[in-house]
Parts: sequence; C-alpha cells; structure tokens
Amino acid sequence: MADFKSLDPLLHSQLRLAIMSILISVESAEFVYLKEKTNATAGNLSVQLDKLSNAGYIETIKSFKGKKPLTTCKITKTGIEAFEAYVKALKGYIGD
Amino acid sequence: MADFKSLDPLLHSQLRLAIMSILISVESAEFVYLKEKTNATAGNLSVQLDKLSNAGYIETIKSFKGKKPLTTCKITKTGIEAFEAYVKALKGYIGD
DNA sequence: CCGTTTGGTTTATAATATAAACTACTTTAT
DNA sequence: ATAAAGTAGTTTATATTATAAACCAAACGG
Repeated sequence: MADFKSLDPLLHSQLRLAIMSILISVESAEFVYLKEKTNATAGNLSVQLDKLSNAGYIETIKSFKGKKPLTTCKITKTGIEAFEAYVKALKGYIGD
Repeated sequence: MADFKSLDPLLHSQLRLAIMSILISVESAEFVYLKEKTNATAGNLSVQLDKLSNAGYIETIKSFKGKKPLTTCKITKTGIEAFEAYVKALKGYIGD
C-alpha cells in the first residue's frame, strides 16, 4: 500500500519543478533560456530561481554576455538529491 | 525534449493528490479512513474534499453509521480522467 | 537624443494551504 | 440525570505561495 511521503514543497511547484527538470539534464542554463522553455514571466522566474538558490538547490552565476547582464543557473548536488527524492516520493502517489 | 504541460492545480496539491490516489484504487472510502491514511487534520481534509467535489472529481455521500454521521467518498469518471491526465503531464517533468 | 528592447528585480495582489475554533451530536463515567 | 470526553465533521481566520504588474538600468536603433 502506498505511503504518502511528504513532497518537498520547494519542488512541488509547477514552475520550480520545470526549472529543476531542465537543470538536471543540462550542464547549465541561462535565465532567458529557462524563461522560454518554461513560458514563465521574467518576474515569476526570478522569484522562483531565488527560492531554489536560497535552498541551495541551484547556483546562479551573474556575468555579462557582451554588455548585457547574464544569469546562468546550475543545479547543485543538493538539488539533484532533492529532485531525486521528490520523484521517488511522488511515485508513491501516482503509482509507479 | 520534455514539454511542460500545465499541471492541473486541483491535483497538484499534496493532500488532494493523496486523496485521489487512494480513491482511484478503491470503490469508495470514508472520511475517517482518508483522514488516517493521509494524516490530514479533519478541517484540512474537509476543505480539500469540498474542492474535489466542486470540481466534479469526487462524489461525497452523507449518511449515518449507526448514529454517527458518515461521509463516503467516491472518485468520478471525470476524476479518473483528470488524475490520469495529471500523471501523464507530470511524467514530462520527472522524466518517465 | 528619444523611444524601444533586453535582462532582469521588487512589490503588490490573488490564490492556496493549513490550523484553530466551532458545531452537533454520542458515549462514558459519576 | 448530568457532566466530561470523544467522534465526525464544518467554518473561519491566518500564514504561505504563486503570479502578475510595475519598475529599473543599461543597450540598441533611428
């Protein structure tokens, strides 16, 4: 019988989950790329990246591409572990 | 490449998802049974059942067990479809 | 220059989840 | 018979979250 392990609230959010889903499969991703892939507004994306960053799930590196600001995101080891734990827990709900 | 289909907000909630997860695998379930299985407070459970009910995802039948009130819940066809669609969408995020 | 676009951040508002308080009984103990 | 405690919920208030709207600074285009 399925036991319902608690779902990390930081990951149980459509946008943050999408962000993590992307970041787990690439070396790193730029703000604009994430924005396009997730269809998020810049504001929403900014806020959610902050949360993931504060939790230590991702790392954001601020630099410049030519003269424009560039925010690059990378998942951390902690983030990978959290994502994997979340997926595992989730499967207890959706039945494998 | 994973496309991020929108996750039905009604199902993308830990408690409501747990409720639906139970109801999809049984003929029907009583309020108290759901409360125990999900570890929810009665208040929270009541509110979330209402939401699922208003969405037509479940049906709640009020009767009496002896002299005590009894609320029995049953998933509907709409609910089953919504749950299946949710699971399918979710898999686009967590990679199969 | 002046308006527009790019790449964001901050802040305000709407939506959600959760807990606490309450209702309406029933059962048990005195 | 009555008070205290328990059961099965509902309602309401509050805290948290998500989202959008407004904003900022620099760069580009005419």
